[in-house]
Amino acid sequence: MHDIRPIRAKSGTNQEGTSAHNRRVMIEALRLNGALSRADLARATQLTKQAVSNIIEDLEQDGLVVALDAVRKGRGQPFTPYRLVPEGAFAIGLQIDRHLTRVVVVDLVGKVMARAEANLPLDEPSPGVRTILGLVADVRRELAGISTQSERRLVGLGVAMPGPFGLKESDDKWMMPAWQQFPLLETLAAGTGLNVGLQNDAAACATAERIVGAAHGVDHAVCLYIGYGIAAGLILNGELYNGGNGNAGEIGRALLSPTGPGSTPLEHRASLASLYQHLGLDPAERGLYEKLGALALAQDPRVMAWVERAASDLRWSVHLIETIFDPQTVILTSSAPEALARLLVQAMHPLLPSIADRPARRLPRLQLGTTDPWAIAVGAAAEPISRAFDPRFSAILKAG
Amino acid sequence: MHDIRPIRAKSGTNQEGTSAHNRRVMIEALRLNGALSRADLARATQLTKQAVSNIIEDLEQDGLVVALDAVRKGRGQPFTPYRLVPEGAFAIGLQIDRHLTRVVVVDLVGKVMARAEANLPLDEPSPGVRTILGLVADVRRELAGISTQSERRLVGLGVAMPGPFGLKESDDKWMMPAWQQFPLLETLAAGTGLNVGLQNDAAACATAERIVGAAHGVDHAVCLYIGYGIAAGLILNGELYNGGNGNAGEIGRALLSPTGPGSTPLEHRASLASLYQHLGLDPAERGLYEKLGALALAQDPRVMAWVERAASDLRWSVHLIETIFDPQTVILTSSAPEALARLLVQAMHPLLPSIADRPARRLPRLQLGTTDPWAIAVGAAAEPISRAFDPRFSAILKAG
DNA sequence: CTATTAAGTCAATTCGCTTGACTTAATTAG
DNA sequence: CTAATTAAGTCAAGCGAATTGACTTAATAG
Repeated sequence: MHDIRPIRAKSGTNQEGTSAHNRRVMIEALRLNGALSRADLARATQLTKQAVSNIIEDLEQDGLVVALDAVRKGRGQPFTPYRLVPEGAFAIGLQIDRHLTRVVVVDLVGKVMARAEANLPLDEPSPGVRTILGLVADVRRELAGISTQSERRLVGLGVAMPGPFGLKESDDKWMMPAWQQFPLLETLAAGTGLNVGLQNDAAACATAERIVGAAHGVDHAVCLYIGYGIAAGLILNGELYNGGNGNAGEIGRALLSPTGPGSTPLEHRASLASLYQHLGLDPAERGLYEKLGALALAQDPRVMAWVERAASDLRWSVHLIETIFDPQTVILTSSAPEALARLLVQAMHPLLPSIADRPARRLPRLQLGTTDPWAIAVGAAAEPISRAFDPRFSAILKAG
Repeated sequence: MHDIRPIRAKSGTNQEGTSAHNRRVMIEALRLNGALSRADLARATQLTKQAVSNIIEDLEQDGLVVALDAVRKGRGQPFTPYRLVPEGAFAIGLQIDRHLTRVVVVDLVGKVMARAEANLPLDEPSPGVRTILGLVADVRRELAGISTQSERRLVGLGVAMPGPFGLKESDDKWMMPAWQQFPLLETLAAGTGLNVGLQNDAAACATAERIVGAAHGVDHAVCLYIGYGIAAGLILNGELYNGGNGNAGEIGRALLSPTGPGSTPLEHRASLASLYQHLGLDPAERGLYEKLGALALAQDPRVMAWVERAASDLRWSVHLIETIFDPQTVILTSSAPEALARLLVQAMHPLLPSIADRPARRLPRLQLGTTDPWAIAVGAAAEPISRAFDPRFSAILKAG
């Protein structure tokens, strides 16, 4: 033994893993179905009534579920439904974008309890992190005013920022190279005392859609996010997929045609960055969001021209995504004003034919997800909640 | 309760699940690392020595592992390595292609124990199935001559055929519409008495690469398969990904550019079908494989012209795959002769820039996988083996 | 030759799910 | 109105698989 190369093996499990999994399964079942009786839970999870009873008792003691009034329905003893207690857990979500940062606290069911935002200097992490830690402290204080146990129930801090991560150094400020180099997670962990996790903004969007949006309870969905860049958040087999290096879904960097290295990446043509350029706007400009919203509502011809061209590329992206992933649905989300996102979705129809064109579809091929600018921060916050409470393979295994 | 809509919930688990998982973890560890001592297994899986001892004893009784001679190495008591017993399990793999069918038996470690092939009439499942059942019976008989316990140790029958599945009816014979309609799995299950599973040919290729090829022990790999059509087999998080409807990876149907419904699917330009057309060959022709191999070795100019054009499209496919999946490596496999596949891989270099271009890569971005024409059948056979013996989330849960 | 190191076993324990009988409380049939 | 039926939920004993900690075995280092 004791070769130089480590032994490759998955971790084993034991009764703790079993129990942890079953707890998570209960929580997920209550999340997806609303209040359920113990008997219902037993049937749905294939556990015995007794096992369910014990677990529910545990969860109740931990303040994660609560009994509702008994319900009479048909023969037999009335049943007591249990539901999740929203304030049973909280998480903080942090969005770091080029010129601004947003922080939210969400509860166990994904509701926003507190929020704060501030401007950031472009690509200067040191002052940026000071600002961020200030906002985090603010929302924590605010939360403490709402729930006395808030600190004990904080499960983590999720960070979302534009990817991809870990590539060669860049000198494009808009790629935030200094942030990429900065030891962000360590600094935040030290500054907040919380567990910190990172995902890219599209993944955060997908996580948000999964916990409170169009992907709730859908196991195979792709969330196409159109922000300053373009990326896709991938929900595969009911879990977010990150790829080998955390950069899965960076579809904005896909070249649009096979014809050589000269062809354009998608995000040069269909992202909001391209729109700003097309309109000659400064992305850092105040009131940009409102201005874009107004232009979209007025169907401004220059905006419409961009929409047409972008929609053509995005239509093709959806085609690719469907062809490659075979998802149940594709969700378009954006940091643009809803009016603009609607125009895009409209202009994307009719969609290109693909294998998603099946006889027995249940969900629409393409739907508009949230355009709430806070969605990314919410998704960032949802990640630690999901990590702590959703059933997943890794939660069963021992250790990390 | 008893709403019409069923309750959505994952299944719970118990000690059986724990035990099943731990067994699988042991088997995988031995598969990936070769022979290991109990102590090594305990360290690698984070289980206690005692737990490992019990499980190994079990596996030994089941004939799945066997002790080797004790090894002295440094201080302490010599250790006894255990290794997998190849003949501990068998599975049958079936490839159904347009004009032919292949059947193989593989053992627990993926070695081929018996094989048989026959011609099939194009898209006529009824006589086809008779042929297939005959071949299956043949290889079973052959296997019985090798291993006395073979029948008891057969874990299933895996089927691979060209996808996609379940779309609208087609009248293109080459899409095998009659096979698509035919109740294949039920017929085969009834005719063989085995568990039957289905995957598309690219997925089978990926499964083969995973069990015995370039993807052995790699958790994120995409296997680009170039056959009569083109598709990708996706290994994500160490498991084959099938998508919402079993059609993930059908990249051959991807349109090559955003410019409208008129543009060509990848597989019209880069598949072997396109090569046959380019050369004016009949795909059903005898000796086609050898002829192609000879042409490739001779660097025939017409072949080279096709290679150039196909490589341009495939280069871009690799770029897309890397951008979208962020895999550790991309493996090119093909049913074409190895010489031709080599030409393709050569012509695909240099690859397009992508996020896979990272400072600290360990695996090549693109590598040539197997070009053994039997690989698909082997992959088909590997699927039941994997289902029965590899650690996976679903194996922990109760029921199906 | 002794101390040390490491593999592996033994026997008791623990923990969480299961089993099967039982209690409670409603509806429905007569 | 009563008895039968149905279903939720509890009780207590049982069981199975991993854990624990002491112990045995067998090698090397000094």
